[in-house]
Amino acid sequence: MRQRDKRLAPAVTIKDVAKLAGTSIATVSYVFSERERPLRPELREKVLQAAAELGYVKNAAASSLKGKRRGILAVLVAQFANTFFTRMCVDIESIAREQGYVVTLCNSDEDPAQERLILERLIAQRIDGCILCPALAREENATLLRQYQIPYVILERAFPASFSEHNFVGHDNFQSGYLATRHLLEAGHRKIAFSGWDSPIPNVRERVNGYRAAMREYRLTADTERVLLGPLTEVAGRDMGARLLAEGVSAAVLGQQDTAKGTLLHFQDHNVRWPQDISVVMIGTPEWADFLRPRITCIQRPEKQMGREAASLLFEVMHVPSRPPVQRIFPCVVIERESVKRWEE
Amino acid sequence: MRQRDKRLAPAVTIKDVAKLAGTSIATVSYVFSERERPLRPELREKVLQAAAELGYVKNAAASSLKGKRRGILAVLVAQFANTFFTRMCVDIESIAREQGYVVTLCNSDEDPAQERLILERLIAQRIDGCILCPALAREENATLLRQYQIPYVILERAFPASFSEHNFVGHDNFQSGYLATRHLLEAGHRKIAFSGWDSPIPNVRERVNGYRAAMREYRLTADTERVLLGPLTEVAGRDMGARLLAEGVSAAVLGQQDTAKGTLLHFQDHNVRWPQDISVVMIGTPEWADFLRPRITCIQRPEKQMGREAASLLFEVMHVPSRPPVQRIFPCVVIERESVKRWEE
DNA sequence: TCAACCAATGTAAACGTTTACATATTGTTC
DNA sequence: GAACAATATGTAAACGTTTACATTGGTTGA
Repeated sequence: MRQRDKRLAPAVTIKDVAKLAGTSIATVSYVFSERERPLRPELREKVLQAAAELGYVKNAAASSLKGKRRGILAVLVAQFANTFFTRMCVDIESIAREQGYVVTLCNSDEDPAQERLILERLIAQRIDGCILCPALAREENATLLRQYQIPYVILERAFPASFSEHNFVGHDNFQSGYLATRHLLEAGHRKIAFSGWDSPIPNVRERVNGYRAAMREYRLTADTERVLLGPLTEVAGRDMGARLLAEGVSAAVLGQQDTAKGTLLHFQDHNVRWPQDISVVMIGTPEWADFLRPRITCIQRPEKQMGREAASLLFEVMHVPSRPPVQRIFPCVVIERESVKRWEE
Repeated sequence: MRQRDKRLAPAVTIKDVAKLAGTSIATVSYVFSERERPLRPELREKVLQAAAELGYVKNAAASSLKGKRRGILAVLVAQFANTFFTRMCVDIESIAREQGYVVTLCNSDEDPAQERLILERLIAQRIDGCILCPALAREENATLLRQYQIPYVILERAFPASFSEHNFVGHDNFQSGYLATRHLLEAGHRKIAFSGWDSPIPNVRERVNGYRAAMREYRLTADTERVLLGPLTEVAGRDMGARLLAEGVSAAVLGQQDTAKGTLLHFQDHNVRWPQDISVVMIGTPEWADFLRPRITCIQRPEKQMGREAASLLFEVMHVPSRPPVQRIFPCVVIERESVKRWEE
């Protein structure tokens, strides 16, 4: 076991093992490959022992050259310091590991140019599959994967114009906006605002649509709608908090958790209390919400389930590449807490 | 550009490009490799054009077989849904990307067996280098990397028994405990407790040592020390909160951010106010701390800087593998806020 | 005019596997 | 003991690159 301690010793190959075990390289290869082949148990034993003695580890790169399987899956997310994404990734990685893959998790940081560069590198690595949360939901990069016939699943961010052409796993953004708004309406609120990220990705727009649909059901139309959107920063969130108060609404849907953070900090710093001064429902369940008192009513997205589903869909696609694309949309649930009070006009 | 849309077309190789450009494969290879070779500009142009037309992407696996560079670096952390780790990773990834590498980020989930499995897979992939935050700080797995001569850097979690044998980047745990405690002592506190994770990794123990050293400087000795350690869960943290109060101390060092979360939640839920009822200093700067009011005085660790340093140290080791190991320890700073009040006996 | 050289390109042998195919060894059956 | 199957193992040609080396022309200088 100590052999490989010699500095700069070249890596142990199948040939070294074959020589030590006194067999051919084919035998060694078969011992370490999936494909079964009749083999005298004692010979297999001898090979295994020689390999152990030399510290042989099969070279996955060489192996993928002739064989087809590369042993690498990629997950490319838009922001990986964001717990919403990492929660999905944890299970993706462990499922992939169980299936014998290494997963390379990459971060485009919401930059389509970085995303493209990363995808090109991943294609160069001949990855077996990819789960992609597209930065700013730009489709061209997903097309790259299709062009190079790499099985892929789009996660969380859809391309509305070509929705049914890609394998997709996500949650129901429309429903999350709808549920949040209806929850407030049912509590008697009528002056309800919606705040969120003014982004090129369709998620928040879908939530706004859900908000509008709920408002319409209560015969509240465009002139009573108040939709505040802004950039994805804490300051912008704080600013929305101020605008929310200026609007004089009795309730608000905080439609995106990162901007919601700024909004709630603004409330906290200006002694705006919920639900006394304003009722709020937030879409998302960030870790910091644990500290809010009273606790905030949230719309919870099934992150872990989405991650698992993305992984298993990817494996399906890898097995049957010709399979027509499917879209799997997960519902959200309302976690009711103490940030909404009944409103009697 | 459309050519590769044909389903199941085999991947484009250097040969296809050579044929279309009417040259030899060597010429194509040189066009796409680092090594310069005199080449008629028009020929280079023809090759580039043929490659673009076919959508050629160099197969990194094949390339690494003869050449030496694999193009993959690995980062293996112990918990990747933890922002402390992801903050370090963001910069590691972008630095590695600038240098032309793909980073595969893996998660051992504090399980040495998973860690070993992952490392074996990474070794099989013949990664060019690895940054490792050892799960539970078990050394055998790091030894694997050395055995296979993969340049590596240990990040954040040290092996005390063989500290100087590994390349290491981390922060000064002793100092963080010391600074936090001294800050409280300087504010007049004498009955000071320390709470944290009772872990097999030496980080928290070092912080306890820092706490003790500061206490000794003020002639407070073992009989006045109160060190509470527990498992890494929210419940355990809450429990420590209760024990802290039972101890009747005037101040506490919350020595580990995950257990601190439970402790602070306990305080919040039982109307224990800081700094009125108890002064606290926390080691760490989790995102949720932004919501605490009054704001908590923290010991900040330079996560981003540590990430960058780990990356650049890794590149140094990759360039000069024979280089004697170095250890780079970053100091922490006190971020003073409103959770400590002066204590007059 | 020709040796000597240089610039530009091609040839072919690696790299470490996989796997179709060939061969050797054994056991059955008549 | 010949014929035939299994069963067990080896041979060698891929896979898509890199790169040492060989080759081809064309300049140059004497």
